[in-house]
Amino acid sequence: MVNYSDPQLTRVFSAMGDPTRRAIVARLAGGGLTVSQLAAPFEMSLPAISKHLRVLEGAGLISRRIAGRTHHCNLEAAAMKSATEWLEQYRRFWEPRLDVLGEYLAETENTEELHDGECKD
Amino acid sequence: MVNYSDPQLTRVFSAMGDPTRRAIVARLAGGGLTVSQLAAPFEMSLPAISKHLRVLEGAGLISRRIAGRTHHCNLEAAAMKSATEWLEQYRRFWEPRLDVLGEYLAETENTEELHDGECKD
DNA sequence: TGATTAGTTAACCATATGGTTAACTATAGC
DNA sequence: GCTATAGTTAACCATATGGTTAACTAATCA
Repeated sequence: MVNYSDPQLTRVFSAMGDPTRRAIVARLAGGGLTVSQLAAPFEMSLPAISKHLRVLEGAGLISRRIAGRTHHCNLEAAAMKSATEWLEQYRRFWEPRLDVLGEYLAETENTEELHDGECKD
Repeated sequence: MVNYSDPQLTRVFSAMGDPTRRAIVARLAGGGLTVSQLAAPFEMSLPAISKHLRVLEGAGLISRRIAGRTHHCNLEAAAMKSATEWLEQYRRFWEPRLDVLGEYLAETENTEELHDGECKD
């Protein structure tokens, strides 16, 4: 069951609501980076990046391995799973082929009508 | 090309970052509702709901048809599409079967290796 | 040991967010 | 026309967010 008050979901969506953080995630998709490497292309102070990293870490979207004085960050994309699943509940609203009736027809190949599908919450 | 600074993406993710707004979206998935009907189950004032509706409207996630003094709200789930696509770029990171190599193998049925896929940004 | 480097923490600031109550607009109904 | 209803707008408040600079901690290196 999808719980709309799930604080983890809230943290992930909120984290993704910031363009800088989406850019950080996009950079990390290319492989792990240190904080300085990560920060380099941004026109923003290191403390600002540090804060963004804390937010991403709090959402479980990145992990950190500390080696000496350098912090290596890695993408933990699995944290996006719940957010993706939440959004996908609604996919049938913009892709009619994926609606409940469509799924049913695809499976059974008959025209019997289904109840109007409701979304999990 | 996915643009991480896309303000529309920012509005959609930010809108979804609030549990009340996710609950509103979930309710509207069951069909259009007036503002009062929508607000009924929430322990929150009507103006608070009104604000949330404005945010959802600004993100393109709901539409409004005004009939007399009642406002009928409808889900516009298509606005979720860009957010879903953004997240799905990263699906291969938590579902190895959907990685670039996996897709390639599924299509060609051979074992030739591919370059490490990068994420669009 | 002393200087440099990596990164965080602290203190601060401006603005945004999420809520409230009170007042308002406008439609509906008697 | 008066009153009730649907909903917004305004004003306000507390806290969160996103940024800054300065100070700090700790590791590296000459």
